[in-house]
Amino acid sequence: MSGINLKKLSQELGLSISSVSKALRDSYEISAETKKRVLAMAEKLNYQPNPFARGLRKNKSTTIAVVIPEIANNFFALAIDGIQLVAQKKGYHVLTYLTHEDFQNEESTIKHLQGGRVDGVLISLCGDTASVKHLIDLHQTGVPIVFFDRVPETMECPTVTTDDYESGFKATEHLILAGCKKIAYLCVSGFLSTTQKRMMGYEAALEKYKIVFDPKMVIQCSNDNIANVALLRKLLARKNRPDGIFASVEKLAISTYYASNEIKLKIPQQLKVISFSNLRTASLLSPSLSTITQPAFEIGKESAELLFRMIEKKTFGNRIDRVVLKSSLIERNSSVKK
Amino acid sequence: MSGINLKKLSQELGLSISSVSKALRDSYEISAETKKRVLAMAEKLNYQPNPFARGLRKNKSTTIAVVIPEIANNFFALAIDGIQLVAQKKGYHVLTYLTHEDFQNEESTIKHLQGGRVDGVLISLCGDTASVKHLIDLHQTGVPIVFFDRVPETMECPTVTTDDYESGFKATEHLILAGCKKIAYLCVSGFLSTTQKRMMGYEAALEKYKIVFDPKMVIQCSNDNIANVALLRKLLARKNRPDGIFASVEKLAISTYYASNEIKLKIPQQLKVISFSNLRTASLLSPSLSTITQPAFEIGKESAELLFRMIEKKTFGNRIDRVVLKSSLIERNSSVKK
DNA sequence: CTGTTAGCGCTTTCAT
DNA sequence: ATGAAAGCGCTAACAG
Repeated sequence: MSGINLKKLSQELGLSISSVSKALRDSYEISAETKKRVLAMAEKLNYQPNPFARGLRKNKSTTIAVVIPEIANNFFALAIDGIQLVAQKKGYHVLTYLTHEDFQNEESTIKHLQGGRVDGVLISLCGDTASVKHLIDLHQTGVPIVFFDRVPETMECPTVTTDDYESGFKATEHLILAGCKKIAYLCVSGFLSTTQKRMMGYEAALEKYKIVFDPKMVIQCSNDNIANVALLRKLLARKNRPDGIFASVEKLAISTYYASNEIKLKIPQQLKVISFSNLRTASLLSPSLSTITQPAFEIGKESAELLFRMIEKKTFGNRIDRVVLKSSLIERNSSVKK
Repeated sequence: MSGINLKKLSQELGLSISSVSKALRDSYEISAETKKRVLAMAEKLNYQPNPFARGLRKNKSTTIAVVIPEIANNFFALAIDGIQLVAQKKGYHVLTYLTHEDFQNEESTIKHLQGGRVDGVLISLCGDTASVKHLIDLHQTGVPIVFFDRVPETMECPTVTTDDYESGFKATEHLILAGCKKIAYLCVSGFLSTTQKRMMGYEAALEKYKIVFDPKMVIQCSNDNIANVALLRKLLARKNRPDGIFASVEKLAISTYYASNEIKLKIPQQLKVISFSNLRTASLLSPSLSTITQPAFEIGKESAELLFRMIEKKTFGNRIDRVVLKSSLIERNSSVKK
């Protein structure tokens, strides 16, 4: 591409290709004098090594892949930010793939990674990932994998998550202490590890405060926002409607906001809401929304650091690291607090 | 890496390497029978071609780079979404790089792209990019470049932008019609094409309504949010304070919101605000904020399509395409509207 | 229709 | 301290 390669460089310098290569890699076999000349010429001609040739030869890509369900979502955007920071420091390149919560996409993406395109993979599973066979296959070809946030239950791989159980508990308790008696739990996918753990925390909090768990208060939503709003409108319009909402993802809180608006239900007077959210602009959200905020940037950073440790030590996830970070509850409105 | 390559495949099948290669690429030279056998075996052994070998041989990476200032920002996240959509459809991989509004970063990133790692580059310049020499160098090595949103003035390359002048005009007019007499324009970097064009629209609107342009009402902010809030607090506390704010980027509207809050200035009663914003959750923003929303997803899509057209036709941006999309003004509060 | 061969640009022994 | 040569896995010209 660039047209300027080792061959041209060496011709220009009157040296052999291998000497130039060694000089550029600061080999002890090359005299200081020659090194200086080579470096100067490389700089002058703006030489950049061909990454494909190097990758082929060294069987190394200096590239990692990040596979996430979506990007127009502050959590994942911040996580990528953390990942990029670490990758850049290590001199690695980052390939980004979006699955759009579609298992087929996830599967084919992972398959394409099999040829040695990347030295490691960071992934957060999509909502309907039922099997992890594709990931096991990839892993067996020797590619280290770190899961973050949405992790599989059935694979012995390093993971970086937050305290989903605890924060589910705290969120629910927060609503109970604010006076709620009937708290609905909104989730998108029953498969997700996060969904499940948050729900366990929800159930535990109900139990602690002697509130009977009602399966009808667990609302399984979809990725279709319009359908979700309709579903929630029905939920909130019924006689025995909830007085508290715990949204396990941000967009469900937003759909709740829309649905309440449509049927003139006042937040927080008639309905209290708490939600997972990583909007930097959370303070501009309807002030009645309290939020659970995950350390998204740190999750990205930790995951990437873990992955690079595996890449460098060539341990392909045999060692099971499980990093768990803490979320924080941010109260937006004192009237919600007891 | 994967361990399974053409050599192994061909041994398994009792064929030559090149026949297997041709069969996999559906060459007319290979019998249907053989093709079927090869395909079956490739499937069975989970063969994936080595991208580095192929890239080296064909001098093609099937990869593009996206270089953006930041990602935890809905505009760029949505743009990436659009880019990924197109890239995925074309079977391309996407390398993402963040400059964090730092010119040094941008420069070294572009330099690293010189070795043939990518077949094309999509870039939105960082705030302090004064020179585009690094981009001209890259371009001259034959890598097509498309600029989106933040584009250089001095380079003959395809660009995809929005109607910054018009939307700057409309935003300002919106405030004027809402009764504002002293409108401040908030921007981050004077170098940016977007900043400049929006400001030209701002000035034109003032002129149309016979409001004298006051240079002191152009507030140059930084990337430091805390410093910005302090700066705005001072602006809003002074006697001759503005009664309208036009924020050329979302985060400055947020800083305005904080600053007003601190000095108990009521929005929109005492201060009307309009801002560029691409938050999906904009309706949850303080309802007094009207916004100008760019078609971020479409910008990404258009840019990528333009780039792929160049890659496929091997025109390296000699042809000058300038796509301009339309932003939309979304009024959040009728009290702001006249 | 199938096989042989050269070579993409680089690193890495092994000679000199 | 420098150079010659092999080879990473693949494709494409050329032979058969």
